[in-house]
Amino acid sequence: MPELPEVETTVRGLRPVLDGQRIAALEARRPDLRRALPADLRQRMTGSRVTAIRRRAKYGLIDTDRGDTMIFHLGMSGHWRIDPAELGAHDHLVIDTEAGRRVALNDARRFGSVDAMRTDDVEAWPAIAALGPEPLEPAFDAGALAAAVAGRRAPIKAMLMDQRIVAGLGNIYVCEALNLARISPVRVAGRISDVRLERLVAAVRSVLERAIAAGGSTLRDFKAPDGTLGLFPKDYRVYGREGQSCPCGGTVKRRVDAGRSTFYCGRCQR
DNA sequence: CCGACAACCTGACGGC
DNA sequence: TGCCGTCAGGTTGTCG
Repeated sequence: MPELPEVETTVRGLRPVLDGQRIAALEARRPDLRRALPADLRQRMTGSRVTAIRRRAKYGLIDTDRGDTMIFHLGMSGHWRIDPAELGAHDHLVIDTEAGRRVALNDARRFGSVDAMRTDDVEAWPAIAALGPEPLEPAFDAGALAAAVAGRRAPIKAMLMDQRIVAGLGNIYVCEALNLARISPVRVAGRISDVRLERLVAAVRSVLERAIAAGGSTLRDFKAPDGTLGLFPKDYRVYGREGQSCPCGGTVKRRVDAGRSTFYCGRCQR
């Protein structure tokens, strides 16, 4: 999926098209993605005016003036298409505005999701309520991270991938942040010094901020809504670069943890 | 609590 | 050209 920077790029791309606009029509072209779409989604959204488009972790939130919020998750392959010339097989949800614009949620693998609930209830929704702090906000600092991993023997990579510890990171940015912080992905989380956790927090922020500034990452599926390509992959230090050189001069290695590829440098990451 | 693994689904790619 | 195996940004549940 799209990790935090890609969702942020998506939200920013949707704003010029949807923000402040009245929804003239919403069509679900299939009843489900990862799970069933809300049966009353069309009825709840049609006729409403969009009042805000927000992001929480990897979730995108579309608020309306009727007090409803549509929540989307892009899964592994989801992205929004803006004013598509024609609809394709994987355009599963289509929204038309009164101003004549159209956005389509395209998700080939259908690992994404769409939910709807009262705006006031969003924070209490279990999937959102369980999330840890936003990594770009002040609440995510070395002290908070230390408290979250205290006593945990799991490897730090697993902890950073856990959305309850910190919300929004995925495989790419965890690998990148650990490399930037010079911390081994398999280091036992609860035994990392405060100084190194401080470095890790700074690395997470740095990686995410630079990725957002670049418009996110383009891999097989992700595109920003305006069709432009994220430019961040050219800045990858380790991700997808097995056998190539780390900025430190070492060689990038790959291992598999919990079924996911981990890219790291055995020389500078300890 | 931990981690390995499978499942959910399609598409891209490399090898033969 | 085509078939087959492998891999891919995530989440959730089971099992040991």
